[in-house]
Amino acid sequence: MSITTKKVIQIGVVSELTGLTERQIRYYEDRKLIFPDRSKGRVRKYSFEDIQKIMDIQTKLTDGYQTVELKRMLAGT
Amino acid sequence: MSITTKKVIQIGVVSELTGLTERQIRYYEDRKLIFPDRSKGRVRKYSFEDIQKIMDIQTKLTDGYQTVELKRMLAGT
DNA sequence: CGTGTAAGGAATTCTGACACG
DNA sequence: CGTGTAAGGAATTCTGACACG
Repeated sequence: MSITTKKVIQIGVVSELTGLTERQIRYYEDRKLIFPDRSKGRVRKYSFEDIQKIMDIQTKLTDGYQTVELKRMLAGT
Repeated sequence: MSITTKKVIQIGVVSELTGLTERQIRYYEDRKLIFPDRSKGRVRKYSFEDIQKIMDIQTKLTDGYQTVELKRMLAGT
């Protein structure tokens, strides 16, 4: 596992780096678009790759896509 | 700034990744060996590079060096 | 010197829910 | 559907200090 995929960043930092609210970030997880780790069952940890994904998701949403469609795209179905 | 030097990791995660206690990590900062960022004046944020440094410091300490000497080495003096 | 710990406060994150459109 | 917010609890981090050797 490279440092790109190492899940070590907490949601506050992700929020800062992406410019999105924690609410949005958590929602994308709820929609099965991103899969952060959890430290000891609680706090979410994201990787730099996740951050990339999140920004991509946001762009696509702005373009009019729905989370369900994005999920299909990710699944390659 | 690459993701190697981006300070986004909190002390709890650094502790996990390095195997050191938060006390040790904070002490090395006190000794001016590492320089984490602070988010909004409070919480420390480290980079992957910092983690490398921390592990290196620990190795050197185990080898018998003192923090003052390590600081000199870092300064290249 | 380098590290442990108990102490109290402050900031962060979590979940489930109600709201809007 | 995607996002905002107020609510209360839980986990995390912070600082300054006393301790040991």
